[in-house]
Amino acid sequence: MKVTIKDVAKASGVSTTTVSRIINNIEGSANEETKKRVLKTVKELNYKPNELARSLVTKKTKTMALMLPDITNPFFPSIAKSVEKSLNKLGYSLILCNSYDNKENEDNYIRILQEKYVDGIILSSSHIKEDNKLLRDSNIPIVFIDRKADYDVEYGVFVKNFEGAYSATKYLIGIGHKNIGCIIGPKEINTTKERLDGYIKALDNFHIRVNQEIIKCSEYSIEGGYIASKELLKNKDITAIFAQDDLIACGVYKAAKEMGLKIPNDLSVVGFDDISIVEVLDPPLTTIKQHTEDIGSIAVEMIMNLIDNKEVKEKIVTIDTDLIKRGSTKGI
Amino acid sequence: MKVTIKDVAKASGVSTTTVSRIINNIEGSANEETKKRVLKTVKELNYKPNELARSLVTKKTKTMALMLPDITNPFFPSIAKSVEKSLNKLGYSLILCNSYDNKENEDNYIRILQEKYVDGIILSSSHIKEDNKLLRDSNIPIVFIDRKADYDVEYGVFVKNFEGAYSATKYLIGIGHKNIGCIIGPKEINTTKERLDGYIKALDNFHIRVNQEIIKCSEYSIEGGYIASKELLKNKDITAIFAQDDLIACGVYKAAKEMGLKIPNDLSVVGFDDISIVEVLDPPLTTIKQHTEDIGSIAVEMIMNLIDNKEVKEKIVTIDTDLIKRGSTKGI
DNA sequence: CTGAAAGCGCTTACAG
DNA sequence: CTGAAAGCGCTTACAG
Repeated sequence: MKVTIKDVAKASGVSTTTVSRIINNIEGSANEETKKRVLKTVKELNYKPNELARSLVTKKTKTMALMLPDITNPFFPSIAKSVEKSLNKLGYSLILCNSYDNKENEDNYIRILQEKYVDGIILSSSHIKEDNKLLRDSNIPIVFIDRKADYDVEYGVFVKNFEGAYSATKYLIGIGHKNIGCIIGPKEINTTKERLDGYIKALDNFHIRVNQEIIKCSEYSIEGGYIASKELLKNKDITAIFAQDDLIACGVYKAAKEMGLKIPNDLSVVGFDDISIVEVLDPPLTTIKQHTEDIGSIAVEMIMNLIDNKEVKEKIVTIDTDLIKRGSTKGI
Repeated sequence: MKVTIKDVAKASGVSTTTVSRIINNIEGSANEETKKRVLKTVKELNYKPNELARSLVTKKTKTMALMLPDITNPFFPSIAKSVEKSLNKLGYSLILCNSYDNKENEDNYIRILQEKYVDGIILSSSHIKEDNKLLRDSNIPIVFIDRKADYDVEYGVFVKNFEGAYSATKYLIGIGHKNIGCIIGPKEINTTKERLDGYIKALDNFHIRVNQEIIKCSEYSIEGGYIASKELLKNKDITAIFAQDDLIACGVYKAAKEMGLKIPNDLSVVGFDDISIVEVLDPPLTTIKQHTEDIGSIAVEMIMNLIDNKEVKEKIVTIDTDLIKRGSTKGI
């Protein structure tokens, strides 16, 4: 049988109230002697408090949810890692939810998370709005990361997608490229739009005509990038491609190889994310690095403040990116 | 305020007992009319049962834990995905735990998971033994996947590491290689040992002397593979390398490039795992594919049977691998 | 078919 | 410093 607080109380000759106070480290709640005695029997009986019972009265579960589009996209595990690390220090557990960018899955998860009384949700979603009916009456603190619905989110940690894309494009222009193709992700995702805007703005600023025909819509995947590239590269004028994420860039590599185009001699490529593997591509990929570690840790800090009803000074944090120059880009 | 079962009961003029039975779909428990009425008020009040309270009495939390060495190694996200998918169908949530292959972290997590009364733990660990004191008195069902401590595990889903490594090595021998280097992972991990054994057995079977000097110990990471390769490739006789996982193989690519060795002309490489990205390496990596989807779904099936006290016909499942031939290997 | 009551294992005013 | 009692929100024998 499981040993409960009653067993500990009986065995040490005190009330459960006292045991509770001692194991919860409420100061000045017991004299040293009883404290010692109780702690000793706790150990002897190998007592572990039932968190379910505890949560039922305290309304805190020390459990956080992280909802991501797909843990299989290498960009997200590094965020998950960072979130989990920060949470761990605080004694929190992490419930992982893959939404596959599907509104139904997301709504379903939100409902479950409410029923399980998670203390907060860290969310990367293009669908869920903060005035979401489900969310509204739940009162669960939410912090958005990376993606958000087209909406004024209250708390979030995002990335300077516009600036990142701008600097990628500017860099390509700077080394002489004029016909720069762009492979974008799904249009309903805000990061797609922001990165596209950055690309367009850079072209504009340097007086290069924006050619809609060399902007291809795709998905954030190798296969998506591959298919879009095959199409895009029929246009022989293109000397460079800005891929909106590294997986798409991988698809560009695959297509280029198949079509006998050498990177960077025949084609320059810039990605976005800097997932660890792109360094080992041949040539190594020039890309826009995202600081995933910061995204995770800041999001956790923010949501903890919300949970504790502390003031959040910066409600929206937007994190810088870095242009990492590697071998996939070359001047002309 | 949160609406509780009492509110629903009052509003529909029945007892909480009846409401409970209706929302739990206990058949023959209420006549159609009251059922309809109660369900209607449930909807009207937007009542959501408190799973904490429910779990406290039923001793089931509908929560499963998945403990992995590191979600950042691309092999694991695909397992996590598969586990989460199977769990989702059953209404279960997933707590993700990264152990970083560290015994202390693992023990710490086990304690927390017990306190949170997870229904089961799916575990990839080289440290935790089933006679673990913590585990023993917890009675939480455990299913091991992928890795296990050097110990006779009772329930687990593993991979034919020996056979996979054997077929990789045999393939290299078959196309003419004799000096086949091997870069292994940490020695305390069982998969490392099994794959090493497969490699050695293949050499033996084809009467090739096993040369300890061309077996390098490393880590399952790009950097690890890179460092080991730099060392290993000082030996100019080596014409092929069996890398014990794809990340190590990536490290081999990096080192080979730096040293001016062309793959596959100067050096053949075989990996292990078949993470999605290796297809886009140049040349695409020949590797031993693991069926991660099966690992996850079978593990979930097994642990659900344990939870439901059903019989598990096959307590240890060992999953086949496939040799995927791509461009990184060439005959001599 | 339905309900009153006990109980799951804790915490927390309240009182002393 | 310590304890009796109520309560968190459910489910489940038991009884009718």
